[in-house]
Amino acid sequence: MTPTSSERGQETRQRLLDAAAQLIVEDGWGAVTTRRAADRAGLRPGLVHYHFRTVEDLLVEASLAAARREVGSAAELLASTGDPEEGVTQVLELMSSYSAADPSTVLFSEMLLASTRVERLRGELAELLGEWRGAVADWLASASAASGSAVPAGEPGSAVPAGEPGGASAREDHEATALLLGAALDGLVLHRLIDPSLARIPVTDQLARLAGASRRTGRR
Amino acid sequence: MTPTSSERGQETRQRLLDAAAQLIVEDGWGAVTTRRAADRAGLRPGLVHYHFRTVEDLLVEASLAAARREVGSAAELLASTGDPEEGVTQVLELMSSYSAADPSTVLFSEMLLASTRVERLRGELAELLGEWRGAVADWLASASAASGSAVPAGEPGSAVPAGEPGGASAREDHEATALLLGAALDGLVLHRLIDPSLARIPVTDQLARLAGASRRTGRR
DNA sequence: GAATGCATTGGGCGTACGACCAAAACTATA
DNA sequence: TATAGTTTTGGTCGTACGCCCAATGCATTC
Repeated sequence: MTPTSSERGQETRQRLLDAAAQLIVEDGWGAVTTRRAADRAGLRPGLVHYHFRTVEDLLVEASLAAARREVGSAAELLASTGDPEEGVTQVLELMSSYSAADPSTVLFSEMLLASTRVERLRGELAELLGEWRGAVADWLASASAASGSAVPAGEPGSAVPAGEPGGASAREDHEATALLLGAALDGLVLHRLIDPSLARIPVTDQLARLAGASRRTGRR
Repeated sequence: MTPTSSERGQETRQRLLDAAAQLIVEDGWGAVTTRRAADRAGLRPGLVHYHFRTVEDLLVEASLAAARREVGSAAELLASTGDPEEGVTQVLELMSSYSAADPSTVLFSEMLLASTRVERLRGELAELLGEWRGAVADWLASASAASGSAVPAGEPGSAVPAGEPGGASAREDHEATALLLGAALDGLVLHRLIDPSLARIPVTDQLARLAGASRRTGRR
């Protein structure tokens, strides 16, 4: 089957995106150039500015696509673990196993920093992170509900009791927990990038303390 | 030693370091050049390579100096809070207040990523982070000892995975907690950099949970 | 007052960059 | 087959880069 003209164009475009993603991981966001991206993709430099307006556009598109892929599969996995007791350990194991050797992990870290200087990327990434937090918060809510908690857990999306006298609502707690959980995971990757020996320190217990504690939110 | 001449030289050198630190925060690690650093410092470009072997040397030295300053004062503050009950909230408040508007915070984030590609920086930063973790672990130990309710891993409650034979020591738990605490804080800064509205989500309770201070810590 | 040592200047080298473009090659349609 | 549209080529701008170095200040020491 002979690929049509526009099909080849799409594939060329995709190869540029893949090459850009690779180079971001290997050399850093700021070190990716049109010529290097084209070279990695096995294409001529002029092609970059045919398919993308600027180099920044190429980088933003490449990294966002990868991030969306990652968040999508993570949320999917989260939703698929119905049993909370099993799910907690399983998911936390997965989370704590994020490795510096994992390209998509490194790419995500690069994105995080680059987004502080690229407004469009910042906005889109903020939205993406919001989605992830929402999924995690839902997961926390369903987990705490299924475990027979004393704390009334809100249904995902449904209205939540406005507030308790001395503290936050369960939903608010779950949101904050999800935020800190995400931050901890991203930070953990970064620290392990710097000191690979840290991978030998197990943190599943501490992650569980952070996540599972929503079951005993009230005074003990 | 020649007083005047060498003194001016040292000041010039310092001005280059300061300029480099500023530019790293403003434009990113990879965007700092000899000419821009010299320009910011109000000096001639040639001076950069008089005082520093390469641009990378300048960046590494500038960022490491700032990081050492930061870690030093943080550890100092940690050690000065003897009372655990007061210390927990006080320190956690401080930690959760790290802001995207704080230059040294942004600089630290830039360092973290750059260190994945600059071996010397990576090594020194790993050592520095190790110091910080040690200080935090010590602080956790003294806090839990003073409060009477230690939080040894393997204790009841939380969802403990089947990994640990017999349970880890309290020290190991404190080390892991310190690691995750540091990672969470760095990650939190990054996430707030991307979505400033996250600063409105209080995470002090969750941080306290992570730190094992599940006692009646004051609500935020 | 000459010699010494460090700080600084200003210019120059080769290289790589982002961006751009006209023409060529190719495919799909008429 | 002719035509219209898209993809790819190969090259050229001007700019900025890291790094280098000979010459010049300038204060201290002999």
